Amino acid sequence: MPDQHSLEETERATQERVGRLAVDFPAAHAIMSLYRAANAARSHLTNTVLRPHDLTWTGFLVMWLLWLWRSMETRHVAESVGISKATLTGVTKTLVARGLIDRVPSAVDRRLVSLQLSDKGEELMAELYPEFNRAEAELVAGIPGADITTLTESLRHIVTVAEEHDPTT
Amino acid sequence: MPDQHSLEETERATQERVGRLAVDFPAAHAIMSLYRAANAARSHLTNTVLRPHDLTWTGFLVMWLLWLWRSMETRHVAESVGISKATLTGVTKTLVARGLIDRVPSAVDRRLVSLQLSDKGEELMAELYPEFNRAEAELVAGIPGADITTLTESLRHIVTVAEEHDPTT
DNA sequence: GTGTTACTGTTCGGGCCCGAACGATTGCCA
DNA sequence: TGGCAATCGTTCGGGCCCGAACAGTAACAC
Repeated sequence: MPDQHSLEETERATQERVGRLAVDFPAAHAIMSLYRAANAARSHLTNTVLRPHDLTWTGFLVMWLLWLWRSMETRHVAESVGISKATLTGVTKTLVARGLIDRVPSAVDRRLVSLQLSDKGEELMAELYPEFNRAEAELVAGIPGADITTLTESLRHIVTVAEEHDPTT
Repeated sequence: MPDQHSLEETERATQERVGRLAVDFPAAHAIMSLYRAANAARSHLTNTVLRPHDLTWTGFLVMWLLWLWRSMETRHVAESVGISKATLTGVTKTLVARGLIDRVPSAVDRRLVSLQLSDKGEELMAELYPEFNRAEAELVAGIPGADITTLTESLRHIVTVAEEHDPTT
């Protein structure tokens, strides 16, 4: 129940506010829906799958990457997850403290640090991922297969545009 | 630049990890793309449009709601923005301190508090929204119109499923 | 009237999140 | 070989974010 107001009411109110200015409503609805959907999906997956194991969304994403690729340098982890290196430092600290991952300093370049799952972390992911994927599937069940493909392509396009226009890149 | 690895490599690594178990790859890609796209869009809009005005994403969403509907009770604001009441308390405090919004206690029910924009807040939104909408439009430019509609519908569907399955609702 | 129950917004503790500044390390090149 | 720019991960300060616990208020049964 995100809104008390219908789309039509929102559009009318918006148009009233901006006066004669043109408003791109499809774009506005798409971006707002995007943000709401991501939040709802994250909350749902966190509450139903992750919280029972006392795992954070971001913590899970980090572990998922390490599970797939066995070992990754921290800067690549941060970029893949979509968080800053500063944030990853904190998340890493939490996961290391729980004994789920290990930090492995590079022997050849002393600036670099790699991360990898501990045995305990491996076990947790092997148990958790199938459950997580089932919950993901539930979220998109009901959407026609072709639309899921279109959805994913559109989302990737947005990522591309947002990141190439970003001055920090 | 999100990934060092291609989709195909990721699927192969995932399949190797889960063994003979079935994995819903389209669902996994959709959910991950959803989260990345939302983050990228939020970061982009924050950095290009909001930051110059020293506004937070969440703070902007709150002000946008109040701009449209003139006045809203806090619980409805929190629900519409998709944050908890606890979070809204902090965001409200920040915006009030900057003189952008006002708190208006209800006369009939002393538990309720409404929010509304100050004159300063009205001016800021009138200036900011057209700029914000332009940036939104840029993000979805390049996606065919029909696909934008499909995108928005799919996203709303995900919101519905996620929130109805949520025990907190 | 008076429990009792439900609902409001707030506070608290802890984790995530970022940009900016920083010390350490490396590579390049003059 | 020595200086210098680039890159690494960390730290710092401040804001967002949530669930749980809470005090205040309202509604309702009895």
